[in-house]
Amino acid sequence: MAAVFPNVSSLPAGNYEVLRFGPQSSEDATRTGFPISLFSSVSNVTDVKVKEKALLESFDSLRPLYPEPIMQLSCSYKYYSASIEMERLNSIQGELKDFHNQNFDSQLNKIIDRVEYSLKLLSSRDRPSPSITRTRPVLTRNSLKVLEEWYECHLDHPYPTASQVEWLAQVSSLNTEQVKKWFGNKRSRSKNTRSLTEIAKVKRRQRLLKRH
DNA sequence: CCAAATGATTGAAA
DNA sequence: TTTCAATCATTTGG
Repeated sequence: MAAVFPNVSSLPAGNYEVLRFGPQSSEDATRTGFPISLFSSVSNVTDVKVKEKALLESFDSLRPLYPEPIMQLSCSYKYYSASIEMERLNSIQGELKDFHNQNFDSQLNKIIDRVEYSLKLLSSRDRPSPSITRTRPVLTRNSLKVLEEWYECHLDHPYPTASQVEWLAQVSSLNTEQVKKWFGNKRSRSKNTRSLTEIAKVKRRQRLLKRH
């Protein structure tokens, strides 16, 4: 399998160090490069794009807490994913195309897992250095306008669906976590919440409607 | 300054 | 899992 991706396996070794933070663990047998498993199998990739998006949002939310490590991690990630996409581009011809695509997705997937692992270590690490003070973003007037408007129009059931959250995030240029938090706080503070069973009922109905 | 507002976090419930 | 309520911590208006 490794032979299929000669260029990826010959990526410079030095930078891999930044993928590791926090205590050493048994997993660090792979210290000088990608985990060996990177080349060993083709796992079922659910949806790399979704995973990548979640990862980028993790970067956003952790950046205020750990500016430098996040910078390094996101730069590394961009570098590796760009390398993989280059490889993908170079191999788009031929009947092995699907096979290759799957493998590139699989590599990307594993890199994302690796970076997520680093983020986990980073978060569980002892307090960030005291010089780093947490900040609370102040949402812009425009962002708030979008959210308020949606809320006002759905006072009877202020629970945006996943796709509505996506849309709201786009339009308000926030990330989906921020949108969800805002609605959680908004409902709670304006005492406009529903019982969990009622919420579940509505969701079931929405799922059924979607199917037709 | 201080108190209110508000985004983020947490832990429990279902 | 998602949501809520309580709580924390930062920002802001007075």
